Amino acid sequence: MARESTCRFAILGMLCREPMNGYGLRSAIERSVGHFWQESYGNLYPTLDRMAEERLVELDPEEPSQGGRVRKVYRVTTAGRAALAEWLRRPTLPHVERNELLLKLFFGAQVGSEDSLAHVERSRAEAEGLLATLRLIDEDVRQSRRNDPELAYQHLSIRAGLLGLEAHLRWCDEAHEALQRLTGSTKKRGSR
Amino acid sequence: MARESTCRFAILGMLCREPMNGYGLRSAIERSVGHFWQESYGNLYPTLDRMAEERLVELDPEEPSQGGRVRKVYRVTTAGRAALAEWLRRPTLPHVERNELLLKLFFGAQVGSEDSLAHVERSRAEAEGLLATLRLIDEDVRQSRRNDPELAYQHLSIRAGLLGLEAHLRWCDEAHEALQRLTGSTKKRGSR
DNA sequence: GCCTGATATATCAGCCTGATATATCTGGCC
DNA sequence: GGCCAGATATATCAGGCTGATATATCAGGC
Repeated sequence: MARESTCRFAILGMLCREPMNGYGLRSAIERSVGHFWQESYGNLYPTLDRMAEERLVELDPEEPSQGGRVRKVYRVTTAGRAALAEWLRRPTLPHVERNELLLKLFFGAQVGSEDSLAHVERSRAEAEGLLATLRLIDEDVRQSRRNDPELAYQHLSIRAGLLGLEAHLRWCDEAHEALQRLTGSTKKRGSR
Repeated sequence: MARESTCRFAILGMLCREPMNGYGLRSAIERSVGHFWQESYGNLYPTLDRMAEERLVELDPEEPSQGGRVRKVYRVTTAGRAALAEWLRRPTLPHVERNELLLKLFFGAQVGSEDSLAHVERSRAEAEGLLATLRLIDEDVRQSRRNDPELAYQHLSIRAGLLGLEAHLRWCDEAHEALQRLTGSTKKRGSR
């Protein structure tokens, strides 16, 4: 059996907050959980179709497609809520994330420390950017749902992101230093 | 255009160290970069076939399939080395990793703090296990390639893993505390 | 009336995972 | 010698998912 589509549950979780169309789902996911979860249209639209067949979601009759514009607003059904609750209680399967940066550094000796240094510098800059984005998301979540008891739950993921990024920045500095030391000693021995 | 198969380059990097068969590649990847990169047989074997067609790797004539046993040992070609070097220099595309644990916690209010607490506790235990595995990998890399200049490069990924896991453990403790405070206040208000 | 950028849905090639199937080899045990 | 368990070895497939591409509508500025 192949692994179960997690996209289903991201959709159900978002639709539990308010009915939305595919495009809106993408934006809502990007805005609220974008720092650790993303969905592409190529995944969302077929998944929504399947979920409608399975009666986990249904088209909102309040929002008919007006004029020439096709607009399919979905809302979650009782079965959908039950499926989400079941998934939320189920333990996650452990999964090793693929880290392309680390793979390039692992084989870095093949091309030399200058290229590895460049990778680390780019990664550091990217992490600084993500940190800024995360603070925006934090702001957004706090503002839009100020008195919501869900806020504490949502804040957990933001803290995870902040702690993770801080650790990554520290690693970047450490790695940068190590690679520079390596460049120095290689140069002393006459190699480029 | 779909994204490029990164599996190719994991294979090339490993084969640059020594010729191997598909099964050996899986073990070598698991042992050396397993904490941030994994490959399944279902990906490795077809990719090796394609790479042989593209002349990035070739069957090692030194290792004929002996007896009834099929054994295909691959080695990297000059074109393969060039392709690896080109990839190693190319910047990585930024990519948001999917974090199922955070997604479950984000929607955690739907089922209550007990289930979220259980997720955090399981994740903490898993992280402790990974930390132990990482120390074994560290040991393995240090021992098997003691005088190798590649060691410094390989150590970078281990440090990344250690710093990341430490940050994750700290987050687990923080999240656990926050969720317990939440359970307490919910109980005071009479709800389970 | 035109253009730009946001809104909106749909589809596809190709990568990748986890599962399944199949067969051989090695070493321990009786 | 014969048997078994576990490691070695290759192959295939359904189904999830990404990134690209195509297409069309709507809102606002000029």
